[in-house]
Amino acid sequence: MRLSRYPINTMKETPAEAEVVSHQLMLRAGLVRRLAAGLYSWLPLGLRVLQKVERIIREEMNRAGALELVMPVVQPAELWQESGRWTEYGPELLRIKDRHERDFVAGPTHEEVITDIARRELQSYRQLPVNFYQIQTKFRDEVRPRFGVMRAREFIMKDAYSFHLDEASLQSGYRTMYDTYTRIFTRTGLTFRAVRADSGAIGGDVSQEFHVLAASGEDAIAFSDADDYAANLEAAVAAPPAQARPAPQQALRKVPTPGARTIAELARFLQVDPARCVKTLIVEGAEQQVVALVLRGDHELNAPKAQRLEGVASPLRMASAERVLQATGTEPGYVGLVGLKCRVYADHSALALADFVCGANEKDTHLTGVNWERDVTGAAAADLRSVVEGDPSPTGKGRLKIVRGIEVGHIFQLGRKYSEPMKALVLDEAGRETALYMGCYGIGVTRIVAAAIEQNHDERGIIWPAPIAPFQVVLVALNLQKSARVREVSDRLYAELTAAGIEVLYDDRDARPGVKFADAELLGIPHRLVVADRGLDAGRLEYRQRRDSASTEFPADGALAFMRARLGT
RNA sequence: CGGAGCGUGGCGCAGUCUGGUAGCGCACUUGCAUGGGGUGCAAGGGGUCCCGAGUUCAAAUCUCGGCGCUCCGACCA
Repeated sequence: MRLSRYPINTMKETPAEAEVVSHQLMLRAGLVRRLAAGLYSWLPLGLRVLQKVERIIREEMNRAGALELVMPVVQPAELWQESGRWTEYGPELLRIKDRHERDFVAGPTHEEVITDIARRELQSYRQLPVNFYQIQTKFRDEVRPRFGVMRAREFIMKDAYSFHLDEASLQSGYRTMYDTYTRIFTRTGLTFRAVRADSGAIGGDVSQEFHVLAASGEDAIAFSDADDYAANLEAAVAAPPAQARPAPQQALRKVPTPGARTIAELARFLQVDPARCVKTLIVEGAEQQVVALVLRGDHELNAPKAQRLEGVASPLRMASAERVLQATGTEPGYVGLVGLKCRVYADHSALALADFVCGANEKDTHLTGVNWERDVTGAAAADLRSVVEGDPSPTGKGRLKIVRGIEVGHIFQLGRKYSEPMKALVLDEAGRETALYMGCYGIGVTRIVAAAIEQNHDERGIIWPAPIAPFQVVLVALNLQKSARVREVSDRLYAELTAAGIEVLYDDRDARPGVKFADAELLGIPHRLVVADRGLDAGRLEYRQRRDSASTEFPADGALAFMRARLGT
């Protein structure tokens, strides 16, 4: 591609709307343009990256035996009513009416449509297992779209759905997709990690996420330094402490603690370690009563874990100050365990404490020397907290480390969640009707592009991993307007490399060298060739990789062979 | 949905408090010079100052209403 015929519009200044570096660079490099909140156009250069990613996905899905199809973006409401999600999905589901006032949705996902296809097309166990996928636009009416294409309302997703006769087949299909995803993300050249997304079924691979590791990631993931345990922080299991609880030493004592509402204030006031304090959080219960959740002072409540507990409202809601007063007789900040009437869940590590500090259910007052059994009874043990760096791995091997990631893939075993209400049945070997088992597997295609930039950039711009770079080589011709020799050599080189199947972005603009170098680096093309009189005098060209800080020279004659060697083709 | 902020050529901003000819930098066009790291000089083109109503001799500026966008939080994946 000749840059003189390619209307790129690079920007020196960062548009004010862009907060994260991938969004800034995508705008500055002219990959995307915003049309409205969460809606982006992909300009030619950005589309090339997107298509590289899609190609890798397609090749690996096909290799795994999945079958590509395309389903409509606009879907009839009836299907969503049938699955129950017309009412369950909430305002993220964009509902639209056609000219006859009939209800439709702009598809945020396609379980309903694919299940409808499955129940029509699949009649026999002989047709199973089967996996259908598509690469297609989704619409989710996000409350707050942000970070450019990272959390857009309209985005491209690869979604796949597998159908099986039984659970064993589902698990095997799920493992195949796990392996396929691993190959896909490996091939994109990104550093990633597969993590457990759900701890509900112990040891079961019911749902896993694939994260591109980047400091700016929205998710925290925990992994063991000694084995392959890795989980989203939301789902990471905090192992109960190994040591038994020490015997009580101190007597229960009430102490005045004026103004000490937070654990930090309390610890400072009493000169005790926050890890020897206990915090009692009052949350709304599933019915009328509130529920108390007890954590060690230095630990954080994990909402997904808490809202799974019996009797706790889901989604989790903290009780209002009035409700706290009503239930405990005091205000938040002084709530404690002794004499507490409501249902109590205590985190394992809080339960392991002896002689600890907690609120006295009385303003400006706490208790010290509190002990389980002796002073407090009836607390149920639970895993309530988020793990922290250095916690023992729940597998028993190693300690947990925490890094940040961007979720780019998610695989689920759905079981019969859709097939039963939507009556997707086949006949088994014995001629009996049986509901299909189903798995679903998503990849955020547009998000991968942003994640790639988050993970690979420097102060000059993008540094594309080679497999998804829009072009392999940028050919920078210096002063070609004046130098017939430079123009001739560059034109010839461009033609030669292009004919050899190499994707070359040829900067043949009448621009100063500095402009061309700066743009080449902003655009992040992995390999750069420079043609200039200075080198040609010695019969040489110049080569440099995007990550390198210095160039090397090589004989101009052998350019094609030289580049082939660099590209490994 | 709660809180905060911002809407002025394509982009980044000043001007608004204190009403009086719509500006600067980048980008764009043309010319000359320059030609290895966003070059210099000169001449240009391009703006319903988000929209509507009001106040006023006069509104980018003041008042009211609306719309859009961004950030933080909540929510969601």
